[in-house]
Amino acid sequence: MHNSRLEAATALFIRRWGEMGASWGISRTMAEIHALLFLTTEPLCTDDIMERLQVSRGSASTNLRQLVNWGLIYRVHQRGDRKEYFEAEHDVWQMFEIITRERSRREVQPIVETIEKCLEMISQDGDAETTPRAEAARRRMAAMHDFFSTMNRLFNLMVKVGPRGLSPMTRAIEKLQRLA
Amino acid sequence: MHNSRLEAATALFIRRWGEMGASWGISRTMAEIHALLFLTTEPLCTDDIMERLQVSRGSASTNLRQLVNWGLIYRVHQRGDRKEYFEAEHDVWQMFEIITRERSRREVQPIVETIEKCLEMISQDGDAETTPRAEAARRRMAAMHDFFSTMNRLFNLMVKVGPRGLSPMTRAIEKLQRLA
DNA sequence: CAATAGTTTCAATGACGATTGAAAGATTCC
DNA sequence: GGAATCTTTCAATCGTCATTGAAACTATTG
Repeated sequence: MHNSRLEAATALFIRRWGEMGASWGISRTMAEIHALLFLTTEPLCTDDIMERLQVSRGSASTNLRQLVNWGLIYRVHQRGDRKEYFEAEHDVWQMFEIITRERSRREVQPIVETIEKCLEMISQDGDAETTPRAEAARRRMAAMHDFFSTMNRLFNLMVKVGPRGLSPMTRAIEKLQRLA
Repeated sequence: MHNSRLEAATALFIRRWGEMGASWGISRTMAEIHALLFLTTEPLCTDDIMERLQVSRGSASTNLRQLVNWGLIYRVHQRGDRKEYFEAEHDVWQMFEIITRERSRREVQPIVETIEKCLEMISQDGDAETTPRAEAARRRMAAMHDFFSTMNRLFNLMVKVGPRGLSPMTRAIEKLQRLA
């Protein structure tokens, strides 16, 4: 490997991807491993990753497992080799779907359920006089709930139309907007 | 205040909002303060927040400043009172716009710029023979770049149609999808 | 079945960001 | 101006979460 520009570009991308991950609540190393595998054509083994990213075996193992768990990378086996190799999901659209769906399931579902519970709790007071205070809180929680369900529907729609459809669709609506 | 169900619901919502924030890279306390102000009708002062959330004056001050910085809460003044009070942006849609725009500016713009830089770096090798390896990396980075710009356009569109428009629009497209 | 190769686990450690509280800095009031 | 009230700052501390590395575990090989 003597393609130094490619190496430099790869390193730069990996660093930034790691930083972005960190600020979105994903461990820097996990994001870096993901970036490395995303850019690399051939599958890599644990030792490759340890060397390229200078991390311990334990960390590599843990983070790889988590990435497999998310569905963002796959375990692959090389014929005639005992080692396990890893390969990333390379389709950006697929990645988006996976990440959004997982985060939704793990992190927004709980809050949606909580909101529902809260709404029940508040409206049980409704037998008595509803205080303005309670009514205001109820309305805001309801608005939040609506927001999440609209976003959820929109996401499902995006997944359905897919990347091929989304861009033209967006453009079409933009055009309609401009006319209106 | 004797509306115990409302209090319980509020506390529950705040706790969960804080947890969600934490897993999205926002400090738990900052998210909790935001939730408290979101649910409360009248503006609150620093001492109210310290008491309700059991945090120090320093922490309250810092987190409030950050929230003001994000544009998610406003400083308001009560006539005949020297204290500063805080009020949240109560419109959920507006909140979404603010959060998305800020996160985009702070956290996705840098990666987009990095991708552009990387693409340049790689294509400068293009004078020489482009290795398959470099070509694969280039293609993936380009796909990622496309993804971000599509998402950006979609976001602008959503903001333009607004909440009133989005839900019907989504439904309309869903219907078209079902027919196709 | 023992030896070898590879992977996972987990207690200890480390790094980093958040929080605290007291001191310094503003602002308003008389 | 200076006393009173409120806010911000920041060095020290605390808590949390990721990482380390060695030991335990699993799976292949001859």
